[in-house]
Formats: sequence, C-alpha cells, structure tokens
Amino acid sequence: MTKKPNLKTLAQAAGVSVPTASQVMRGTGRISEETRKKVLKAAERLHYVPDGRAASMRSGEKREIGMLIHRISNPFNAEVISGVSDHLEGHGYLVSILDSRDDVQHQKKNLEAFIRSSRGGLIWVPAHDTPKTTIDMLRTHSIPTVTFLRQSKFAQFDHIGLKNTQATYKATRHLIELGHRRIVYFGGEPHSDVRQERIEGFKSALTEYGIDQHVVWDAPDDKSSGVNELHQLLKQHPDTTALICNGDMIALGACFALQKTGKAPGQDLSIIGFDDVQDAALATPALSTISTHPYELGTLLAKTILDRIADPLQPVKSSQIETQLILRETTAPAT
Amino acid sequence: MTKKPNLKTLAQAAGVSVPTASQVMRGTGRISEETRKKVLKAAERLHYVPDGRAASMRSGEKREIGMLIHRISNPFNAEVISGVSDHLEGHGYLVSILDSRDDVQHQKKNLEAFIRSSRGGLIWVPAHDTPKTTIDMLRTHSIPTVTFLRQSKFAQFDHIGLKNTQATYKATRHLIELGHRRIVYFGGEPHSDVRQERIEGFKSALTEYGIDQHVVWDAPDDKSSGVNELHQLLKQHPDTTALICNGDMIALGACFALQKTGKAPGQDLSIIGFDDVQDAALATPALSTISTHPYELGTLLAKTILDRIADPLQPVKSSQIETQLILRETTAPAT
DNA sequence: TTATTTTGATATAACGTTATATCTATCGTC
DNA sequence: GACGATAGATATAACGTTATATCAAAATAA
Repeated sequence: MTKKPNLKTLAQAAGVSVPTASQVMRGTGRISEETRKKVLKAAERLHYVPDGRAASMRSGEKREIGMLIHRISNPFNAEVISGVSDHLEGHGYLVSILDSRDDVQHQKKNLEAFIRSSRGGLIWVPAHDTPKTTIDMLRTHSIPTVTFLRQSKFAQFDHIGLKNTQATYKATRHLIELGHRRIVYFGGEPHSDVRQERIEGFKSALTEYGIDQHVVWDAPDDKSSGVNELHQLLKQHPDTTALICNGDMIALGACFALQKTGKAPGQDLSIIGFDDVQDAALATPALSTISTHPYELGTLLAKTILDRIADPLQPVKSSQIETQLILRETTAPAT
Repeated sequence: MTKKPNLKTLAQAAGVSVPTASQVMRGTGRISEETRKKVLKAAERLHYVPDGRAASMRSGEKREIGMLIHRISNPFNAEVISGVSDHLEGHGYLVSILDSRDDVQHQKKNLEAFIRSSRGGLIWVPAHDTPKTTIDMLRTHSIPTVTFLRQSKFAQFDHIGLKNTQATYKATRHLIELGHRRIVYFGGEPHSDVRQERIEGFKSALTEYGIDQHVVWDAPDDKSSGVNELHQLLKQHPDTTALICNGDMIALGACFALQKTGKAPGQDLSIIGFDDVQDAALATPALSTISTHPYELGTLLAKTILDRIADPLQPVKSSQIETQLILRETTAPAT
C-alpha cells in the first residue's frame, strides 16, 4: 500500500514546483497550457486529492456546514435537510448532520467536537432547555449560526421559524366555526417555546369567541404517547369534541387509540395535526393538519447562512414561514 | 470581536511555552501541578479550544467518523445511527451523517468532499448501482470503511448485513404452513442485491414445498407505492392470498389500499413486512413483520470500524445479524 | 537601442498543532 | 563532592496546504 500522495509528490511527478501544482489544482494564477496538462495528468495518475484540513487552515476557507438537529428520523427534518443540501451543494459546500436527540448532554458533546473541527457554519435546532453556557460557547467562537424551529432565549442568532401562533389560531377558529366548544391542545413538552406560541394562537381564538375553557395537555410528541395519553385525557375531560395537536405523530396516535375504542376520528372527535408528514395523507382516515413547507424552509436556511458567512457583522435576521391548514377527514362539524 | 485564541495566545497568557501549553491541554508529558493550573486557568479565561484540523494534521489522529446512508429519514437507519453514536462517542469520536438519497451523483459528491475532509473512517450504505470508480476512489485513499445492509460488488470492505435469505425463508414457510399457496414477493428495486437474497429465501421455501409459482413484483419501497401497486398486482394476479414485502412501508401501504377496497389485511390477504418500524406495531391492523435489530447492528458497526482503524491490515470481516419473525394481525390461515 | 510591462514560474513564510530532541536544574547515591 | 538519574520545562521541525513576494525571460513600448 503506497503512501497517500500530497502536493509535493504531485509536483515532483509533474516536474514542477509545489506552488505551481497548487495553482493548477485550484485553477488560479498564471499557468501555461502545457504545464497545466502535465500537472493534471500526474494528478489523475496518482489519484491526488487535496487535504482539506491543510487547505482550510491556511486559506481560512471552510467549505463544510453542520446541521445539529433534535431528531434525525423526523420526516419533517429530513425534508428540511434536503432543502439545505440541495442549495449548499450547489455552492460547493458539504453538509453533515449531527443528532442531539433533544438531549442537552449529547448536544454539548456534539457542539464541542463541532467547534474543534472548525466548520464554516452551523444550522441548529437548539435542544429543549439549552443552557446559557452552551450558547456562550458558540458565541465566543463567533461561528456563523442560524437556528430554526426553536429560538434560543439567550443569544441573537439568525432564525427561521414558523408562524406558529397564526397557524393554531386559524386551526382553532376553523374548529369553532364547525361548532366545537370543548377543544383541547394536545401534546408537547411544557418548556417548549414553540409550543407556547402555538398555545397562544389556540387560546386567543378561543377567547375571541368567548370560550373560557382552555385545556392544555402535556405529552411527548410521538405516536405511542398519543395512544396512551388520549385515554387519560378523555377520562379527565370526557366532553372534549376536538383536539389541536402539537404534531402529526401524536395526532395519528390519538386517531389510532380512538379507533381501538370503536369511535371514529372526525365524527366522534375532530383532530388536527401539525407538520403534514407523509403519513398524514395516507392514514385512515386521512389526517387534517397544518402544513409547513420544510423544503422551502431548508432553502431559506441555506441562503441565510451563506449571507451570514459573507458578512458576519450584518444585523441579525429573523423570518417566519407561512403555514397552511389542510382539511382532510379527521375534522367534521360538532354533533 | 477578539481574534480566536490559539496555543500561542494561551501560552503567552499563562507565561509558558507553546509545547507546555499543548501538553497541559492534552494531559501528557511531565508537568508540575503549579504550571498545570496556570495554563488551565488561562484556557478557561480565554475560552481556548484546540483547532482539530491542525492537531489531526500533525498527529495523524482523526477523531471523526462519517456515516453515509441512503435515506436519513428511514427510522431503521435512525436506530442504527443511535447505536453507532452511543458507542463511538464513548471512545471520543464525533459521528456525522451524510445523506446520499440513494443517488450515485449525490453519493459521489459527498464522498469526494468526505475524502478531502480526512476523517477517520466511513460507515456506509452504498447507493444502488454504485460504480466501480467510486469504490476505487475510496480504495486508493485507504480509508477504513465498513458497509452495512448493502455490500459492494467491487471491493472487499468489512460488512455487517442481515440474514436476508433466512429471514424471508422463515416468513414464507410460515405462510405456507398457514395454508397459503399463492404468495407474492412484493416491492423493491430489481437491481438490489439485498432484495435478491430475500427473494432467494422466498423461492427456496416455495420450492421446498413444491410450489412452482414464484411471482415477484417490482415497486419502490415507500408507502404510496404500496397503495398504488397493490391494485395493479391484484388485477394481474387475482388469486394471490399472501404477500412477503420488501419493507414495512410498502407493506403498510398495501394494507391501506386493501382496506380502502373494503377488504381486511389478515383475513383476505396475509401480509408480512420487513424492518419492524415503530408504525408496524401501531398500525390497524398491527403488521406482522420481520424484526432486525438496528441498535445492535449500530453497536456492531462501531466496534467493527474501531477494529479496522486499530489494525488496517487485518483480514476483511463480514457478519450477518439474525432476524426475528414477529406475528401480529396481518397474517392468518388461508381460507 | 533601452526601458517597461507581462508572462510564467518559484522561494519563502505562514496557518495551529504535536513529536522529538534538547536543556537545565535538582535530586539521590556512593 | 563527583556522578548519573530525573523532573520539568523548552527549541525546533514537521504535517500539507496557500498567500505573498520575488524572479528570469519574453514581449512590448518608447
């Protein structure tokens, strides 16, 4: 097994100096066609690939962007990642994903390693209850950072979020207009700011229509939690006629639990999800939900971080993605 | 905004030499308690973090492992990733994920960038129809590589796979013993080697019981494909009584399509999936399927790549993970 | 012709680490 | 009190690039 070739090896093989070889490989500087060909041929022959570490260290350019997200298997995130990758690969960046599993310990470890690895920028969903020390760590190293979905309390980063309050406001109002009065906000962790925004929209619609019962039910956002918690909820609030859910997965879980007891989502209990994952449309019955636009969100994230890298001192930007209420089969007039 | 601190800054601040500061940060060499404290205090004050690029370049150590997989949103892969991360983080590695989207172009771009970035190793699901040139690229740079699920035709890498043939053999035999005779292998791409193994197990069980009708139906492995293709299949082979599916998603899609036509999975058509994703147990009716052990697979992958890094010249290893037939509600005796 | 610019290449230093060799006290030993 | 051993620090070079300055030869201008 031969040693890995470097610029020196390449230059020798091509009979030129090291800087010349470097210039040919990058297409910069004044190079005659003749030597250009010599070098390229040698590079081909030796399978030469530049060492990105050395290049980046010397030039200061970092052509790699990290995404640190809370749940890698979340289909919503997968769509966002596609949007980010498509855009950034077009600009010559490599996008790599880190998974925090929504755990501050994992997150800290990952961020420490991330900072050591000196990448060009970070696209980040902060884990719940991210401590100030973690934010400070990022800040002191002045890494171009864009957050999405969740915004950090402690630091001003560029941010792309959803119009959460507006989304649940629209959904809740729709349910009220269908005649529902006992509506519950179902799912999510108490500490979540995003959820707080959604609850705000939920409550303001209720208040607007003079409904003063504001039930909020805490529960993890996954499917099995939806199954288990629905029973608890209905035991405690048997007069509930509709749910606004914190996510599609818990909404689908609730549908499942309901069907198991012989009731029908839509007819017996109206349910609206959040995210519009692929399964929402394919479920039986098809889930009414709130659609975000994850791919577009990804594209916007990519543009935002490129802007930030290009000009690190520009004022912090923040924008919100519009959502859309998708009515399928789990919403019906109150009986 | 102050400049990013480096070892030189740190050494000056602590009143020691650069090598001394380096040794303190790494906990190596002979250092008096007094100077150790001085340096650590200065490091704390300056928020010093070593530059991994420089460290890795000089020492030759690469403390980052990349995983290049075909579908990041696949819940099976997410479990594998957890297994890998848990194990490797314990050994001081950072695990970062790249998404090939099962597309050889994306894959090539990602691998090129990966090689430039000089990471310590690669855990990889080769995309379908991965060309020899891509393999050669990896080989010539002698990067410690372990493949999983799919094995490359062109090169010998360490590999962890599933006992595919055995899995479908067991599943098919179970169906036959339930009295089924018209069984179809449903889903997957024609080029897939993994699928070929599974079909082999399927066919050998049929042959063993003297059944000579071996129908294999090509279709993408996602849910919506399951919905659409089931109708085509039943039109062409109306006497089908059972399906062995190439994945849970297409199996769930088939269940959905069946229910839409007023038939019941299990009673009217037995269906067995593959993977045992979370939804399989939560679906209505619950899906009978083949369970792999993704987390354990991840752990094994982590151990394998560590071995390979420790001794790059050892003979290539290959192992297969045992699978388990999980019987739920979509399998029933033939009527 | 001489002066000036342009072309195509190279020498040198630097990025931030760590490996290796070196050096000076101080210590213990007989 | 002479000698080797050792503790604790440092000097130097190297990893593989690229930025900057420099240089000789050829081309152009005056």
